[in-house]
Amino acid sequence: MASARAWLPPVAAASSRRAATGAASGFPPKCGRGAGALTGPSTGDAPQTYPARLTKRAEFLAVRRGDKRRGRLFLLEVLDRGDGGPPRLGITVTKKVGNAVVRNRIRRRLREATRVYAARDMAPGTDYVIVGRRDILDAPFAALKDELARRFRGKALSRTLHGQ
RNA sequence: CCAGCCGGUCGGGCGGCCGCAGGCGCCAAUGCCGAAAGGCGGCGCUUGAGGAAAGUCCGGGCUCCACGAAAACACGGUGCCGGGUAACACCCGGCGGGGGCAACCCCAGGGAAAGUGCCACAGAAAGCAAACCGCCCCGCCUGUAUUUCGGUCGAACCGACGUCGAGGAAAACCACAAUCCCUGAUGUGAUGGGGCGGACCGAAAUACCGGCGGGGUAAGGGUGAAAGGGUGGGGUAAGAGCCCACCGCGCGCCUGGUAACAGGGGCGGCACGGUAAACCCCACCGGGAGCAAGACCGAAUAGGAACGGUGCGAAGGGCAACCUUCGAGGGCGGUUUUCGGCCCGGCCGUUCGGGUAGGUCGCUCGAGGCCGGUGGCGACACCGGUCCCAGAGGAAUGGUCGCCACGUUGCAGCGCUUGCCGCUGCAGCCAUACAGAACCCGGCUUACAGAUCGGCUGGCAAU
Repeated sequence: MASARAWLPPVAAASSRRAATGAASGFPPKCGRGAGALTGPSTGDAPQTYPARLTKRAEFLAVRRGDKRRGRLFLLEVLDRGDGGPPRLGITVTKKVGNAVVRNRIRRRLREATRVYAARDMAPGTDYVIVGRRDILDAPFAALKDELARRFRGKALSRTLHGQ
């Protein structure tokens, strides 16, 4: 049963590679900090799946052209790729927020909240970039996951409901 | 027990649920993604951040580049001595200086008689030595005091500065500047002499104040971070290395030490201010860049080369040729023309090389950890045994919940040595500080809640 599902994630990885352009001439020296987890196989329940990651600088820059949904804890940028493939996620925490320990912790909480609770609310064919803020450090985990799920649904809320 | 110094270790624990990355084994598959390089599963076991992983300040390994395995200049660094080390700006042991009662701590600690520069403010003067106040001597002037000597001390004339005193008178005073002695008649105080006291004048001497001039000084004052050795004594008009002792300094000698240096005695008589984290001089060291190093694989597109096929000198480009020119131009030849000699040149296919995106490697066994022994005061070295201990890559090592420990705050109770005390219970907070490997080592520096171990010093108490 598990082996049958094994082929799905590589599709996502391939699509991300195709989206890469030559614009990424180098690493951003200071500010740009993308983060993400690794592609993993689905184990049955949707909440335990972490989406495909954005890794290239060009991909992050592309999402910046999309919609921006400002939240209390973070800024969410959304771009519809239009290909209907799996959703992808990138996380950015700038150096202005804090030192490496603080940035790591913010990134990990965001990733875990997405993996466990909010990934099901992401729309297919869409790239998301979360720009984390320092408040995430002290925010209750429940509040974080609710905020995340609400922002993911965003405009697509009605469509999701309609589908159900 | 209190106060302190030095060194070391640790820096939350247990559990539930859900996850991530590496390694090994087994299973699955011969698939899927990609043009290729290459990448992509499941299960089990196992491993998975630090003392600073930080700052990126030194020293190396490693890699590439340059080169004559060179030297010099420049530039940069280091700077007491000896040792350790792969090396160092690190470490250890000493020396010197400074601080502390002590344990111990701190020091950018070569050269200032090679040269140049600087020394603000203040101060008379900041490097040539001089002299503001002061001190001393001499001369002159003025004044004061004292002593001595001489003279003078009102009222026609003569005498008289005053005093020369307690019975009366007179006079005078309401207080003394002096207020005593001798003589002893015309005898209770005459006379004379002395003493005492005052004012003034003059002279001299001495001392002192002040002024002016000349000279001698650098002890003292004052300014300063620093004032031309320090302290004491002698000496002197006052002073001064002027002389002496000790200390300091300089020179050379002896002794100890591998050396830095220490000790001793001798000579010199002070000449030589500070600053080298000012330039500088001396000695020694250093080629440059860094894992985004570098190696390999390697598209699409564009461009390059070779070969083959096709096509053919069209567009276009390059070169050469007479005169002149900055250039435009002219000449010559040919001529229907927007012309000219030579070379390259289009399209298709195959192959090759460079190389971008991308991918893989580099990538963790190492000047390695632990234990023991030997040598050494020690840093450390050597020997033996044993272990394998993160390798990610826009970056894993986690998220969340519960309990506990620790801490802290408040309340209540108890205890006494009544205190910023200890213990117990309950409740709240925090549930930890600093901080996240990025090629790897050795250091340095900086940050850090708290816990804990060992050694040492000073004090108090007890034995």
